[in-house]
Amino acid sequence: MSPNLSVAEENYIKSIYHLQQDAESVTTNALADHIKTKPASVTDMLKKLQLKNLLNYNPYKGFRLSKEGNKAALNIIRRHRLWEYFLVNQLQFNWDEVHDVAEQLEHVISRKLVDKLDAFLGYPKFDPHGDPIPDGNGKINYQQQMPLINLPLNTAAIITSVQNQSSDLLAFLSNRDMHIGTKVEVKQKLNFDNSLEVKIKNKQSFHVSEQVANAIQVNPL
Amino acid sequence: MSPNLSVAEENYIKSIYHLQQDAESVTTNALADHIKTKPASVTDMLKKLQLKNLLNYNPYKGFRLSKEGNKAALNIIRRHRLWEYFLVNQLQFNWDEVHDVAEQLEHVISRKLVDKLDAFLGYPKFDPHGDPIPDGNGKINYQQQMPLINLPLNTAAIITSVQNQSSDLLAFLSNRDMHIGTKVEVKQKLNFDNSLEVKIKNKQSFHVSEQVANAIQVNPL
DNA sequence: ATTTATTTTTAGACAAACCTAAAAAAAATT
DNA sequence: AATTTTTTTTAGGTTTGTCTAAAAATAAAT
Repeated sequence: MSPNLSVAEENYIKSIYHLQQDAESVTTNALADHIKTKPASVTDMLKKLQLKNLLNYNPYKGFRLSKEGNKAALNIIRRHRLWEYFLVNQLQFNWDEVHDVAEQLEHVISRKLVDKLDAFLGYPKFDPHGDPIPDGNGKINYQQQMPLINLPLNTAAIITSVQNQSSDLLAFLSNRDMHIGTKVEVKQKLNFDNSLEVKIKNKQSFHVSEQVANAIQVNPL
Repeated sequence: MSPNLSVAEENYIKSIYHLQQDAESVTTNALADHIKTKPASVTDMLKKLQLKNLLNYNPYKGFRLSKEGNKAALNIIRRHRLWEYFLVNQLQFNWDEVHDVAEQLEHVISRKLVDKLDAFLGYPKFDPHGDPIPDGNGKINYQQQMPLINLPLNTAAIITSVQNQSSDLLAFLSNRDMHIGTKVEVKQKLNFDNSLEVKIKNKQSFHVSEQVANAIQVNPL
């Protein structure tokens, strides 16, 4: 059923999965960019994945993961997020330090390992960045959430996730005491650069750029 | 200082380390056998490791790890054994199930990960098979031990390690209640096949083949 | 001390995953 | 609708780590 995948193949599948979340179909250049390789290399790999029935590929038109490819992606994401949870909650890593290590750990292939890790961690539902962890059958529960930048003014909301793995950004958020679960409110929207004036708890309000406000996902109370 | 090593290179280094424990120098064929590859492939890799100053290589004569190669090996072994300890003591794997997974985990490269794992586990000194875990500086403390087959008759001894990762053998030992720390005594040596009659605790004595008796290491009380 | 057998190395190929440069297809512009 | 630009694919090369077959070196046996 599930064929053995190389690390390279897994990385392609994972990237395609993420890219196709916000688009009908994925393009060669977008994937090349995302995976930091050249378009020609992407084309090579697309053919390979197509041949393995992991991809629906229309030359020159774009591509999406097949049903089977999707399942494979969710498996990789499951491993990645469980390891991130382990690193933060057991090994005391900061949430801005875990991404690169989890990128390696996710390629360790053992169903038993993943299931036992899951049990050991107490079947967590979300990783340290607030992203949902797929279960052993590839079922994933997306949260209802919106980017902070779309939150109406003076409306209390809870930070549910951060859609950016940059350790600089994550450290910046920690520094401002913005974590998953933190209550926020937007006090002001500055139109010339789309930045926000944000307030949490009883602290003084502070400034947040458009990029950051796009990465922070919230759920209004 | 320490160059980045591929998984293949790490596997060669680890195998050479183990082979040179019981020999002056290692031969191409022995390594090819151990690593399940062909002698020609070994020769190729030897040249590469020599070039990276990890190996002292005399064509046609044999080879040993250099000082730097040894350090690299101990690092790999440290990672392998810490993960084995984690799998058994945290994730509840049996000692006969951990080898293959640890073979994958040992190639995850992050100094911080290894050190935090070590701390999380409480700086264990021995892995589940009784082998010593090198510290962060590559220092390793070998135990005083001898193969069970050399233990004099009717002399109580403690099992200190098992020098064989075969899951069949390990499951066999578990089944006979022979674990690290178990007290054993040899009741009889059968000369026609070098097998032993062994007794533990107040259980009935049982039979152990030459191969098994060679793998079990003990320390007389 | 030759000859024979074994071990090791060299030579040349192959697959995976990448690359650059050129060609082909699709999209955008005039 | 024809031309230009952009995107994508093809063609051919490189590196890593493997292989087989043949050659060279060493070891063993007569």
